[in-house]
Amino acid sequence: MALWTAIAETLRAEIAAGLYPPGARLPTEAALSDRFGVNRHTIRHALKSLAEGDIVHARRGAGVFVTARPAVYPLGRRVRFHRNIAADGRSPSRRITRVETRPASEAEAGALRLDGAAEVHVVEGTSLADGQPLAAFQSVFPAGRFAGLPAAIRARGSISAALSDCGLTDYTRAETRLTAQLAPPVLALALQVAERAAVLRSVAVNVDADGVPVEYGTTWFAGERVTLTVSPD
Amino acid sequence: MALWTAIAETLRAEIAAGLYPPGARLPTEAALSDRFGVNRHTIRHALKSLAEGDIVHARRGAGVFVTARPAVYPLGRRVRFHRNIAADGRSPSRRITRVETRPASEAEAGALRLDGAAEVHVVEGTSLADGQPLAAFQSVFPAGRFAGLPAAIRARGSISAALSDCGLTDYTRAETRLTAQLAPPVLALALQVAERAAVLRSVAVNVDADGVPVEYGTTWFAGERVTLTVSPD
DNA sequence: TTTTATTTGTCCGTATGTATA
DNA sequence: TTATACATACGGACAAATAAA
Repeated sequence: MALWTAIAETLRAEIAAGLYPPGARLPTEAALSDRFGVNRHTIRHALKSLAEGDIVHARRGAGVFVTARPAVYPLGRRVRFHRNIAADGRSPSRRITRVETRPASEAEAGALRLDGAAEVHVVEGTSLADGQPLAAFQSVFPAGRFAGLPAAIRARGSISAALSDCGLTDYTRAETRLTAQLAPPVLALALQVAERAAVLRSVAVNVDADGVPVEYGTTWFAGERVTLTVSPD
Repeated sequence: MALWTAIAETLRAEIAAGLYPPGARLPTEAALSDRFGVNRHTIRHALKSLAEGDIVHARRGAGVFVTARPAVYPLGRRVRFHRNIAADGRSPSRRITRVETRPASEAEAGALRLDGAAEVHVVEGTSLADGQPLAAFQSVFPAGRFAGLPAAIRARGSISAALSDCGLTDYTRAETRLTAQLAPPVLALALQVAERAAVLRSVAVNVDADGVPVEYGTTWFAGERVTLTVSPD
């Protein structure tokens, strides 16, 4: 058994035992190499293996921190983030980081069945549970249909409330594509996970009651922090 | 930009360009460190980042090899592996590695709605496309209902054919749970990916036409080699 | 606001172990 | 059996980000 594996298992057990609770900072690499009597690189190897399992994540200049526990996330016809997280006994919140209007890309126009010159509203943000980022999202809406959406989002601070203001009361999920990928730096920052951590990318098209596409959304779920469940209604 | 990042990007581009086709062996670490004029550890760092994205995988004493291309995998009410892969223009096959009968675990009994003492047939194997493992699976069936299943599987070499022999002609997916996780060593071996590669674990319950659970199956998809699509029927 | 010490990230070099061909 | 190639471990140095003074 490799040294770094044994060290990683020891740390993993100590984290599981609650010696280092979620959010806590581990001892520095220097302190750990003293404790285990090994070179700092061996400690780094062990920590990296834990980071790949989303057990911990490192922040340069700050330290290595214990990551939070997983959450369940039902992926049905309707997505209700707040209800899902609250049902899990956690405190949900949403942070909208950007709202802008620009011409649709080819993929967006295709998914929303718009002609090439059409504009779209783009909304970006993160979804949190107990203050911990669970997912980052980017949603694209046809600007022609929802002219007042950006103002409504700024006023209401909620996407579903803003859509309701724009006359859209209900919408359902038409298709979802799921891929596992490694988090690019920007995403790792937004989700507060390690770089090269695994994320679950979900690309979905939502349609209104008449089957007309109203939203083209991409959500990146933070790796092992989330379990998606799929079940027919 | 870090040296190892630049080297990883260069290699990624060369692999994408077809300079190193799927299955091909990359130059040795020593050769690559000569070519890029860096230390071997820097090459190792770059290769490891590619291995984490399932672009390549290393085999000690043998070399570093390019992994196969991604596949699309629809996740509907019915799962038809052969049809899915064939629709992608690839050659599907299935390898059954183990068939055994044993008492049901608590989770299995719960999912299949059996009492504690009931026995189950367990079938394990891998699904391949063009000879490359795409997924590993473990399926659990109630032994009481499908008494002749193990013999039928051995005789027919196909699970769906064996189930048909046992009187089950159609079954649909009731619920699926999806998680991203890191591949344990045994799984990494079965899927022929690197250890600590990302895999998509799918746990599903299949029911017959009357809604009675008939199969409790877990499938591990090989990381980024697969895209799952979810759409309501 | 600026400086300074701390902490992680990257890179080089060397040596030895172990699986593979 | 031998040479090759990856895996592990140690040592040192500096860069970059962070946080506290």
